[in-house]
Formats: sequence, structure tokens, C-alpha cells
Amino acid sequence: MTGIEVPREANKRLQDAPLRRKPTINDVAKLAGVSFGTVSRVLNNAPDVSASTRERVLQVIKDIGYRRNRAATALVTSRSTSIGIVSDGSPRFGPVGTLMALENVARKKGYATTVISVEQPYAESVQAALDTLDDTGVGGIIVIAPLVDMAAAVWNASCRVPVEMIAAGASSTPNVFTYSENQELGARLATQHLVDLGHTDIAHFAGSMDWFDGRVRKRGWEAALRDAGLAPGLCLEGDWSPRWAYETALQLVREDTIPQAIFAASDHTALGLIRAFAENGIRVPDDVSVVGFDDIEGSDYFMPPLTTVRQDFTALALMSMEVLLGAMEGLEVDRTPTAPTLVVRNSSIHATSHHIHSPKDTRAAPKQ
Amino acid sequence: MTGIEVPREANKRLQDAPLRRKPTINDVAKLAGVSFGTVSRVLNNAPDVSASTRERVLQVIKDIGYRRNRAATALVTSRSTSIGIVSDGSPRFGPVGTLMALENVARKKGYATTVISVEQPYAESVQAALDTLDDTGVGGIIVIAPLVDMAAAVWNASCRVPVEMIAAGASSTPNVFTYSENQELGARLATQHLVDLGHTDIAHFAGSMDWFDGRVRKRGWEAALRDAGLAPGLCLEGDWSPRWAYETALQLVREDTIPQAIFAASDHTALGLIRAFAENGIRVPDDVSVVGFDDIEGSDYFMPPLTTVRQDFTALALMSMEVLLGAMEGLEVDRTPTAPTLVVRNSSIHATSHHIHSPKDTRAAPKQ
DNA sequence: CTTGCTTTCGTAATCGTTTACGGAAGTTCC
DNA sequence: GGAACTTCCGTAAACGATTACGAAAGCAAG
Repeated sequence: MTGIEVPREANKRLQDAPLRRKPTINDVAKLAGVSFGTVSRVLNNAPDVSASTRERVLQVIKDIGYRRNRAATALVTSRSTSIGIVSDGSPRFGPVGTLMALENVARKKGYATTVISVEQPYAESVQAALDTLDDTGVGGIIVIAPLVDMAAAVWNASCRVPVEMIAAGASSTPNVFTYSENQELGARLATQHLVDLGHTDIAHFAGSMDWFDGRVRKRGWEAALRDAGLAPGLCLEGDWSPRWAYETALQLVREDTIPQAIFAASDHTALGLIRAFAENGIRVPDDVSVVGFDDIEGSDYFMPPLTTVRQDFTALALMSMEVLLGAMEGLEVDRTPTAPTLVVRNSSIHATSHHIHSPKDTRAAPKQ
Repeated sequence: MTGIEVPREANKRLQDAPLRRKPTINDVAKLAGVSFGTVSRVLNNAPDVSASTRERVLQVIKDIGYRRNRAATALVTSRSTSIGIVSDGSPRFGPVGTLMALENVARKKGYATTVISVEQPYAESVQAALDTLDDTGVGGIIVIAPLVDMAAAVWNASCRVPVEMIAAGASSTPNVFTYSENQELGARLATQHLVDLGHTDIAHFAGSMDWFDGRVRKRGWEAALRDAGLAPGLCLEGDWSPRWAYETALQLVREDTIPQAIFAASDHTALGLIRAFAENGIRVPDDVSVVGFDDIEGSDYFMPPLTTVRQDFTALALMSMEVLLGAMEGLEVDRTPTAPTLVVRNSSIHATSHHIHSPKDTRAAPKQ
């Protein structure tokens, strides 16, 4: 492999200090001419140390590049500066976005994060994850539990340190603090948008009911319809995949029961169904309006650019961390769900702009 | 928030053991009627312990739920059971895929992973990340460095523990082991596929040259063209975004210099340019063949389904971890790049199947 | 000059392990 | 029956920090 050239100012640095023993608090003490106790005090900026010695010690620390050994500190104080994160291993949009955001706010608050992902069956793997996290000495744990089964495993698990769960719409129990993005609101936003556009026949291509997100988004859609005084629309339950949406939509065109408007539980779902329609001469938004959920990268360049719902993962992470940190210190922080936003693009238009091509009356389509 | 019902067999467990002191090796010893030394021996399954006592100790351990305190172990052995991962904070496809895969293999090898993401300016943040990771006592560090600047920062940083860098096509230096997916091969595969299809005018919508991936994929495209005896094609350098690809493609149609075939540096890039074409009545693959790179979720439901290149992140992670673990024990593991695979779908067809609509002769288009 | 109070710093114990060392049984052999 | 080994297990020191306690030095007041 030929290698791309890269600027290096001093490419020897990494080789410089191979495995030299790390300086300890004692080394610093000797160099500074004080006892290790004094060094410890300046490290924890305790008051009982004169300005001059503090200055001197600090200088030595900087000079020899001393850094505190966390294992030792953790051992004696039994409080830690790291928090654990457990996630399902999926590279799905929501979980990953949350994960990255969590790492970010944790780092900014001075915590290191150690992450463990779990896999089926959850009962064992979740408990194991909690245990190893506990072993590594985390002060608290956040579990990203998009799956209902996984959340159940968390409820049934035991753990010494506080556990905070991010699970959309799940109920909290005494010792596991759950927090969730207000995805039901997102679904309502999407559906209401369609209602505002004058659509009365609004179907839902749902996600998997194994996921909180799937359940909650469906609930939001139902609620919005109800609030608008509309009859319940057609609801198809899928698995988030474009493939499922594609095939399901194909079925709809075969039966000629295409709704006026569709709220898709995810952008990927929307992608699949839009293609099925396109292949059959049914155009979005001219013949049917579609709204997605997630605002994945590229959804603004779908054909057509997708109207969708965006979540604020950073806000979610910030809030969750706040709650966990609070729990670690035994105090209660109130959790206000962060609100998703609707981003309107080209896949949804007013009902009156629809071509006559759309089916006569499917408003009475059977539910589920 | 109303809360979704979830099965719980014993929803009190989490509340059971709030902050009860963790049992220590001494507790076990007392219960088992042996000395702590013996317990330690069974813990590290040393030979000098009779089957019967080992059995007894093991039983006690299980009974009281003893688990080793990692801080104490780390302190005395100064070897650790965790590895650090630093990544750029981006939720981009490649880095995230690698990250998840790394966590997975690490866990399966019995290592916990603590991840830190860095941001510009890299010189400081990379060194800081390496330091905090070192503080937490990791045995080695893997840095996912898709950005050239970031890799440079790693080269110039110093670290006591072995650092392994995942940077496509970067050259290694003595103490930082770099490993990379053979993306150049991927790009060659894509381009060669287009060549095999009879195309002679193959352009490249490149990624950002700030990224190794961008540089290496471009190099692969160039090489494939050269090997096929074709003149260098048009190369446009972008930033991975659909937006850039869209606007650039628009420019091409305006100038009526649309190539026969395009190798897009990423699926997102392909998405953008395909839409620009579609809006102007230029069809893929009928008028121009397109190949992407990444195989992101949904690319099989683009319009048309995208021919693309898929990397094997799991293999990459496995190999990298192997190398790092080797380095941690001072031995050299040879690194064979894992090969990406071409997945052929509908966005690329044979040149002779193209409509006459395609431009007369752009083969001599100026490079860059 | 002694007493007593502050300020500043040193000392010892401790956290939960690992590991080197040594001692007590038990076994084998002449 | 004792020497020489094994086999098994207990003890002590160490890892690198924190923290409570106490001592030394400085100063003010009587």
C-alpha cells in the first residue's frame, strides 16, 4: 500500500515515549520537595495549601507530564468519572444518533463513556452488560432501548448504580429512570400536516411493533386522526425496511386501494413505498402525499424530496444525561420531552392539487 | 406519558439491591473458610488449588454474587481489559459502521470499549482523547481516522499504549499501526464494472479530498481507467453530500457534457446526481450508468436500485482488533486488507443498451 | 514567655486485588 | 523412619491514589 503523504511536524513523538513508567504522585512530591499528601491536595484543590507550594507543585506536574491514575482513584473513592451506555447493536438511524449525541455530552461534562451493545436474547445479555459496566466502575448507566423486549429485560435486571433508559413512551419504574423523545408528538405533527392539507384518507405504513418507536408513532397517527374527527385509516404494520414497504405498496396498487395520503413510520419505509408507486405510474405527491420520519441523510434528495420529521438527538442526550447525573447524586431532575420538528418538503401537497387519478373512496378502508 | 405495557416477571429486582456494598474477595474467603489468597488463585485459575476447595469457592462466589473489582485489578496488574476507540464525531456511514463492528468484536474478545470522539482542531483534541483514554487504563487504542487531518494529528501525538489507526490507504509509521480497508480495490471494482459494460467515458463524482476515502476511491478509479487503456475521465471533487452532487450534475446538463457512466464516491452522492438527471429527463441507467459506494440502507430501493460497493466492516474490525491485540503483546500480526464486494443492481447497464440520447463524445473532457 | 488559634503540611491507614515467598501436610523412596 | 519432593494454602508487600488526623510553624493576646 503506497500511502498518502501527510504533513507531520515531528513524526518521532509517538515513538519517543514507548512504555516509560508513568509518573506517580510520589514522583511529583519528590520533585516539588513536598509530601505526596500535599500533591494530592493540590490535585483535588483542597484549601489547605499555600499559594506558593501549589504553584510549585502544579509546575512539576506540568513538567513531567503527570496524570492521575484513575484506577487508583476509583479504588479508594469508589466514585467514578465514567458512565456506561448500552445500546442494541443496530446501526439504525435513531439509536446511532442517540449514541453519538450521548458520547458528546458526556465528554463535555467530563465523563468518559464505555459502551456495550447487546443482542438477543436480551434477558441474559442485558444483565451481563449491566454487570460488566458495573465492574468497570461506571457511576451510572444509560441504556438506549428502542426494542420493547430489551426494555423489559432492563426492568427485570438488577444493578447497583442508577440506570436511565431511553425508550420512547415507556413508563418509568421506581429505580429505572426512563426518558424518551416525544415521538408521539412527531407522529401527530406529521399526520396533522396531512390533515391540514385537506386529506381525509390518511393511511399509516407503520414500523415494527417490537419497537417503541413503531408503537408510539402509530399511536400518534391514531390520535391525530381522532382529534381531527376522521375515521381511522388503513394501518399496515411492517419492519421499517424499504423492502417491506415496497411489497406492501405493490399489494395496494394491485388491489387499487391506494389512500390519498400516507404517513410512513420512517424515511426508509417511505423510500420503498414511493418506488413501488413510481413503478406503477402513481406519482408522489401528485397522486398521493407522503410524509416520512427521521430525516435521514439524503431524504432531501429523494424523488421527490421527502416531507419528514426530525428529532433533536442532542437535546435528547443532554436531557437524559442531566437526569442520570441527577440520579447519581440522588436528586430528581424533571424530564420534559424534547419536541421533534416537521420539515416540509415536496412529497406532500394539498388534496385539491391531487390528480383525479386518485381512488374514488377508500375512506372506509378496513383498519389493520 | 401513558406508558406502554411490557411484561415483567419480577419488576422489583432493580429496586432490590440499591447500593449494598459489593462483596470483596475477603468476604468470599471467609464464607468459604479459606484465605483470600486461595480465592485469588481460583479467580485467576492458578494450578495450586485442590479441586474440592476450588469447587467450594466457586460456589460461594456464585451464591453471593461476587464480582471482581476491576479498578483494584487494574491498579495492581497495570494491565487492562478495555480498549479505547477514538472516532470523529460524524454519523457518517463508514465511521459508524466501523465503530459498531469494533465494539462487537472487542466485546466478544472480552474487552470493554470506551469511546471518545474528537473534533476540530484535531491537534489538541486527538492528544486529549489519547490522554484521557490512557488515564482510564486502556491497554490499546484504535482510532478511526477517516480525515487526513485527523490522521496527521494522530501521527504527531504521543501515547504510551499501542495505537492502531484505521485510515484507508495511509502509510504506517513505526509505533502507530495503521490498517485500512482496501477501498482502492473497491473503486477499481466499480470502475472496472463500468468498463466491462463497454463504457469508455467514465466520470468520477469524487468525495472530499480531506478524507482518505475520497482520495483512495479517486485513485482506484484512475487506476482502473489506466489499466483499461482509457483516457482519464472527468473528475469532480465534492464533499459527499447529495446537495453538491445535485448541483454539480445540474451544471453538467446545462453544459450538455454528461458522461456515459459515472462512478460516484458514495451512495449519497449518487442519490443527488441521479435526481438532478431525473429532473432533466435524463434517465439512469438508460442514458447514463451510475455506480455508487457504501451500500447504505435503502440504496436497493433508490430509483433505480443502485449498483454499489459494499465493505465488510466486521472483517475490518476483526482484523484491526487482531493487530492491536498483537501489538499490545508486542508481537507483529500481518495485515491483509479485507476486500469489498461489488453488488450489481439496476443503475448500470451495457453501453449498447444506452439510448442515443447520450452525448456524442466527451471522452476528451478535461481532467479535474 | 506561655497559651491558644490558624495555617500549612506530613503520616498512616485504606480501597480490593495480585504475586512472590514460605510453611504445613501428605507422598514416595530407600 | 527420616530425607526429599509434591501439593496445597496462608501471609505480606505492593499498586497509586484519598482522607482523617495530628504536628509544626507562625502569630496574637494576655
